[in-house]
Amino acid sequence: MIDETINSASFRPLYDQIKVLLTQSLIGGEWRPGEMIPSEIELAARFKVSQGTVRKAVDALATENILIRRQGKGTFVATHKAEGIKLRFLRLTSADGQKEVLENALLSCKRSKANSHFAKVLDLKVGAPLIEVKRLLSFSGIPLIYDHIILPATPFKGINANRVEENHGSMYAMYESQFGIRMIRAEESLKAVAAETEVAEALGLKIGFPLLSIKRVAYTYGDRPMEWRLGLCVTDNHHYMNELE
Amino acid sequence: MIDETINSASFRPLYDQIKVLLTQSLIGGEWRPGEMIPSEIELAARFKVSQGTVRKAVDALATENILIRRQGKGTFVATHKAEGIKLRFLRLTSADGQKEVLENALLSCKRSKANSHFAKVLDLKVGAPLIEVKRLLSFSGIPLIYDHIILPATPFKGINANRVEENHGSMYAMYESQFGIRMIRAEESLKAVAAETEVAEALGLKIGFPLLSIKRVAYTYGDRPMEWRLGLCVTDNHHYMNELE
DNA sequence: GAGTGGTCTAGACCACCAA
DNA sequence: TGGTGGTCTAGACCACTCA
Repeated sequence: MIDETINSASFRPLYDQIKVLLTQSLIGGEWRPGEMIPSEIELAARFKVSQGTVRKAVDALATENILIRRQGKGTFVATHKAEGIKLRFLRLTSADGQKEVLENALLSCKRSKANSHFAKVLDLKVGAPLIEVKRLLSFSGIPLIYDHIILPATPFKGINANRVEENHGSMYAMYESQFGIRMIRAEESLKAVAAETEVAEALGLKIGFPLLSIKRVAYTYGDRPMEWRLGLCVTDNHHYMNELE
Repeated sequence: MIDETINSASFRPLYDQIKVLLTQSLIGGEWRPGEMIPSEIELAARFKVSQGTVRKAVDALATENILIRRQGKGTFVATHKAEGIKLRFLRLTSADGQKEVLENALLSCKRSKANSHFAKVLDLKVGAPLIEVKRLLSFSGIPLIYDHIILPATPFKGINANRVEENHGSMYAMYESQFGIRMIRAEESLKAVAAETEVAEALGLKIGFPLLSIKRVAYTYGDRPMEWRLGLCVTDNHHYMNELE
């Protein structure tokens, strides 16, 4: 009789293994953002499983917003470039729900080195090179967010002030088109804080004005952290929307 | 030949119809919170569809946290009473990630009538009777949240200060056991605000101290709004966690 | 061992889209 | 009209729980 212990301990559904294979193809760049991946039937043949099993793997990636299904057309690699989903991670909306024009003003862009805290957060060694960006985001001409962004310099080799300034507010679309790095999820930690001198001046507020502090770590394929960000937001006419399920 | 136009216009997947039927049984109280629902095979026989179709409907309700599947045991109606998921909608955690003891101190509990704003938010008529509760939540002995809760009086008939005070912090477990009203989702809107007199006193802060304002509307089966809530939170040692996908 | 949910298959048919 | 994803079925077998 066959010893099933090992089999049982290492049991992993087929569709889960297929999901890993698909993710590897995405990491490897076999299918780039916006492109169509092979049909379910082709994938089933390639991996030698039934269409239903491929379907379940693709479904999982689709609910994670990594793939996008379009009936009658095909399945596509999600992208931040697409219209309509540009500011996917920006949850701040105006109190009256109006559409707003976003402007992006670069304050600074310089190199630095990772201390132990950022080394841990971004999964780097202490002393690894970093890029530090500070910018001001304005909604309809009024400055509302003071952003402090920290990136690992190696994967973003060649980034500079021009590239940051050129994009129209969405850093993630730029990461994707310029560096092939696609962010798939993020963790945020929110607090209320009092505005300090530098930030108060940039936003045109008095010192001590209450700001919504949004600390974020964004992850790319394979749950690798690729960006740390602190946004300080004026919320007298805006709010952060969230749905709990 | 049969005219398929009507069929096509009103097309709705079978599993979606099954999902509606299951939801109606939940609303009707056929299966109460914590109870086990019939097995997939039984449901398939009852609705005259295949097991796979029932499975898809149950899967959908399970991802919405309305049902809970337990392999080898059965499928159960989700409940706020269960250990471990008590404070499902409370996203506030301490900076160091420690477990904390929650205390609930009632400040006031009185009747009022809906103005146009609350009538709209809670889907009531202007002038409909309301219950207004104010309370203070303390974590490990330190007051951290000033809550203002508004409920429609009719479905919560008989609610009073005792019932609010008896529960141990989770209003939702109390709504469920005392009134059979189970909240399944909520929408939140976050801002940073300055503490005003009444709140500052209750929380032991100076006026103007930055607080995280969390406005929430909670919904029961069928997306019916059943609670409005405003929480004002001290966040110097705590933060609101959120995941973006 | 009986019962439950979980996986996997093979195949039929439907809805949607583009050429 | 052909290709894509979407639905539905029927049946086999696996993993988990509990008496």
